[in-house]
Amino acid sequence: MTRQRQLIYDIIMAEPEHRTAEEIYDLARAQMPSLARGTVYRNLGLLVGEGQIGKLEMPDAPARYDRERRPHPHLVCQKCGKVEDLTMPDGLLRPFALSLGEDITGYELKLYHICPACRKRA
Amino acid sequence: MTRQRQLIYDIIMAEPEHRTAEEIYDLARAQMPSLARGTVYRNLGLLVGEGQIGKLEMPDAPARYDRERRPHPHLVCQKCGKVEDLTMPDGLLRPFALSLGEDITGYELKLYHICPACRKRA
DNA sequence: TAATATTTTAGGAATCAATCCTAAAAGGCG
DNA sequence: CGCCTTTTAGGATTGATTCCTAAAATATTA
Repeated sequence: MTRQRQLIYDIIMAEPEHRTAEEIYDLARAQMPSLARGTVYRNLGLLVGEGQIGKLEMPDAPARYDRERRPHPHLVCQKCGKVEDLTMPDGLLRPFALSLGEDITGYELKLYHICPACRKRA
Repeated sequence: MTRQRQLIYDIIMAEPEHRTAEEIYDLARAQMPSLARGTVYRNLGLLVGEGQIGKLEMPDAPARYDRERRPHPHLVCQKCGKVEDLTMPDGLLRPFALSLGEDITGYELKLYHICPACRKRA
């Protein structure tokens, strides 16, 4: 764990926000101005690969990173892109696993809404 | 509906494949060699906007387009990216709608697996 | 149907997230 | 401390997608 990797990791762990690489880069540079953008991307990739953090691909927007590594559904605001974690009810995907022969290796479930802040603003 | 838009639309409707913009561009150019890449992207965007086709954002890969416009889950091969449509069991997302106050505007559910072709190849 | 106004296209430049490259800097270790 | 390996900074590059502009197609009008 290098200093830069630790810093990136700490930023993700500090809050439940699901930040983009660019946001993490900005936050990290506030503390380590020499940090390179490529270093952020590479370390995020490594952390994801090790399963220490989660990666969330977003439609028409940069990916976001998640301190919660267990798979779970997300609630996404269609206006501002803000993401919240949801908990998966037990056995929800069971019908699929049954009909597909149990060979599901993973899932991704996003629910879209307009968050209260954006609804107020409209 | 211009000739180029009709061609793009026909290619998507012709088969259940979920093709990328680039694949559609290649197929279309076989019939209309002057067709520009930008025209494909713009018309795909328009068709999606009108709800005539669906768009499927893929992790770390170009988006794919879907002739089935009603929302439905997808089964995605993690190796080759091939996509199949699934049917959503009635009321599957009900628990979320209940706990979130029914204000869900859409969803996206992807199940990942390794398709038979890729499994054989391995 | 010819003239004019509007929309769409072709072609290529530009954008933007993300990856890759290379020499320099940091770490690890005996 | 010196040698070896790994990681970084910084910038170039890629790849999907969008944007720009003049020309072409289409629609509208008289």
